[in-house]
Amino acid sequence: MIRVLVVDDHPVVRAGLAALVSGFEGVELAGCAEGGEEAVELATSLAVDVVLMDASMPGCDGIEATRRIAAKGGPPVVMLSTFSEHSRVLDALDAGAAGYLVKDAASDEIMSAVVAAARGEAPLAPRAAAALLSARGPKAPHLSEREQEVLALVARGLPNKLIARRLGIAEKTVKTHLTGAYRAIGVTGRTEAALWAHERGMVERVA
Amino acid sequence: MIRVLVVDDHPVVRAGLAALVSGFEGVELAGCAEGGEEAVELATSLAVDVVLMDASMPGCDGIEATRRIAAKGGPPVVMLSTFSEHSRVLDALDAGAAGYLVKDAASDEIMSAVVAAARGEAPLAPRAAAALLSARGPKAPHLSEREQEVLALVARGLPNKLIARRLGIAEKTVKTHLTGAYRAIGVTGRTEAALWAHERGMVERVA
DNA sequence: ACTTTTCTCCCCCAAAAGCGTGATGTCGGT
DNA sequence: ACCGACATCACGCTTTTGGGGGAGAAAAGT
Repeated sequence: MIRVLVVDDHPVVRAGLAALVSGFEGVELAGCAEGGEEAVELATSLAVDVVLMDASMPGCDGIEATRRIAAKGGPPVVMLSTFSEHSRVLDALDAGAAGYLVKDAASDEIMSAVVAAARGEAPLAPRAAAALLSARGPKAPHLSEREQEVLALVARGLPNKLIARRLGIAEKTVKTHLTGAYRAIGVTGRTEAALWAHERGMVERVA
Repeated sequence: MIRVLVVDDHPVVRAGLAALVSGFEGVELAGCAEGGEEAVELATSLAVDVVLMDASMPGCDGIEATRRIAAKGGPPVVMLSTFSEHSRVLDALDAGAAGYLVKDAASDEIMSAVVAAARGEAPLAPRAAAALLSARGPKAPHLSEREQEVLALVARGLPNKLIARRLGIAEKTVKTHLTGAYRAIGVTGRTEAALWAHERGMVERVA
């Protein structure tokens, strides 16, 4: 029996995943967590073989929680996410996630990813990789580190002046990075850029 | 046996809700739909007692689908949504929804809402109304019709000039409405406002 | 050593956004 | 008839954005 810990801030999805896990051959539900903190605790205190975790959560998000679980030598983590963006996937993998799935995956895909992870494999290949390289645009827009930082702050609604202050650089520099970022992601203004960034989960929700 | 049609664009939630429905006393799954169009079809072609529908979906959204189902004299609709905002709830109810639940609700809350709807009741009172008036801020920001329209367009990344053209009014007027809207929702700039609007599902995803 | 990328900052300037105030007119309620 | 809310537009004004080019320095790849 593979014991699975389900982590999601959203009650409905949590209940859904829990039901999914419970009703699957050879798999059982070890527990549920609503947030990253709780996930880290339960992943080690309970007997857990695999963690099924949502990537975007308020507070301690999936990536951070995965990092901590991995640091403690906890069970493998399969990451679930709404978006399939290059850097996020890499972040998740860097944090120590065993697998990464977009939520567009069918339920049996998720479950087979779970059993694969339990066997020590990396359930990435099946479709996530494909969806990653083809579905969401052929060209992964290349943003420099600084451009991403600036963009993330724009996506929080901060004006250039504050962004500059926050990063300790001149406002002119912020603008330069922004113009670069706009061209890179193919938008015409800051509002579009902010929404773009949000769609990719570049910014954690403040709420 | 109450036959339920589950509608959600998101595979995981759909599977989750389906599992939830199937595993509940006196309720069974009549079918699943991925979008509004399909929902309208299945709601009448299949023998359905209650429709459990997500409010925000690409293309034909939950509100619109509800309107059509109600127009056809279809089964009662219980609306599920991530946000609890005044106008959206009212919209849903106007469209003919029997109930409205935020997704923060527990799974048994959802199910009892379903059975209530099947009995012809309005599963609004239990917690949705409370969550509606207290949880999301004491004061539901009152936006005039025009302010909402303008804000929705801002939240799509359009500049004032285009918004003005789209609505057939002067750009100055757009600004006026915007200043009003900013004050009403308590933000300091257009980017924040755009994000605010998105959080409330005021704009349908273009993707 | 050389090139490329990235980060940094500057100039000027045009366009867009935002604020204050005021002035119409309509509509609906008291 | 009056008042408040709404939508419409205007003048003027400040701030913010965004685009163009240029330019120095450090880091990384060739």
